[in-house]
Amino acid sequence: MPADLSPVSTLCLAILHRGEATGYEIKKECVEGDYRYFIDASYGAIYPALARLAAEGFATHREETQPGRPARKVYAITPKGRDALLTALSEPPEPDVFRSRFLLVAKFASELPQEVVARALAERRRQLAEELEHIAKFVEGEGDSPAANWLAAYGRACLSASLDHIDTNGDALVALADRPVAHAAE
Amino acid sequence: MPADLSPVSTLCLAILHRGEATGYEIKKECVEGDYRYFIDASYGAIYPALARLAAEGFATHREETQPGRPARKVYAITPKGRDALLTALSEPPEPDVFRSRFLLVAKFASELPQEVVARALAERRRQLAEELEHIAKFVEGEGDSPAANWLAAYGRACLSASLDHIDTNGDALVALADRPVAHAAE
DNA sequence: TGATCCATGTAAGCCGTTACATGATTGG
DNA sequence: CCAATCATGTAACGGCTTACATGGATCA
Repeated sequence: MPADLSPVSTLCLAILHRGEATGYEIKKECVEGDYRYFIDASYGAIYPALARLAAEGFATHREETQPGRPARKVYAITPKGRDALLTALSEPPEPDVFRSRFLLVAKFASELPQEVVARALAERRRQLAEELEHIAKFVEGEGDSPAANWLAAYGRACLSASLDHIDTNGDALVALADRPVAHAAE
Repeated sequence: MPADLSPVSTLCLAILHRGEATGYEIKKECVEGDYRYFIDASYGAIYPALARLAAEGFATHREETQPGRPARKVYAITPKGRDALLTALSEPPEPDVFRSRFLLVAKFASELPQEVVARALAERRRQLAEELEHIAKFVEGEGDSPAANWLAAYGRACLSASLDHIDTNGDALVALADRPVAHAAE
């Protein structure tokens, strides 16, 4: 009985699926790496999850001592873990979640000072550009797997549509904002 | 000192900003309504938040007894609450969050049975279509505020780009999947 | 020399979900 | 007649973040 996986465990197994990793590496991967669209876990979630996975036979670990550096625990997925991962992924997926502070600011554009709206827009723009660049770097780097390339193309399509719209219509949103009377306190 | 607002409180004030509401109505608004892109709060979060807002002078409430129905507590925002909301919205926004189970399934397309990939794709498609329809209904209904219309146009641009890509390239993703040997247990 | 990276882990505490309690009315 | 809607709240439980503890190496 796979005792079904928590989201963090699923993430760990997904990352381990493509190769060995330490907790530290997994954390980096899900903050900056290719896995940041799934869930965002902290050390306090990852280390216990890995320990649990190892205890239940979904992963093994090997200690790697290295001079002058803390010892690393390198985890590897087991066949049982691979099975559990694929089973978890085969379950009907929960809906995707998009939570946007930017949209809330946009909704209140006419009540907010222009500079606030402009800043939120610029920030959103920056974020989109950064994500697009991340994809570009990935594709350039190599063609990984066909599935990863599909993802990259999909991501590019969604992100660039969003960015284009902001570039074309951003000014119109700023124009809706309050004259700069400075509502804001700080 | 506004003692800055929790996300749930901010949501409540945002909804109250456009008119009076009860906790029950706020909950509906942030699950099905126009506010579902901000945060997704439950009763257990909303009722205490409203009580706190009232206690701190950000909102007032009036009891409304009605025959045969439970009494409603209708909340209204105060000038102080309006200030606190705008101040909160003026703070540098946190980055938008997109968390997708679908993308994880897509990433593992070549390891998963075709029907699983096809189902995830169909589900994602359905979700996008539903959100587009929601926007269409909103725009058709009336033109609300200019800012709301801007949001609708932006949402349409993002969602339809995503939907188009899935409609055009979805088959290619399914083609990457495992032959239907039925990995999955259930 | 001071920050940042590497590296693992624990403990406390917050925040929020889930489930429960209550109950009349309306619609299928 | 059963389910869902309207309507408010509380209590327990759980999971995750934050902060802490530790410490050498490297880089600016």
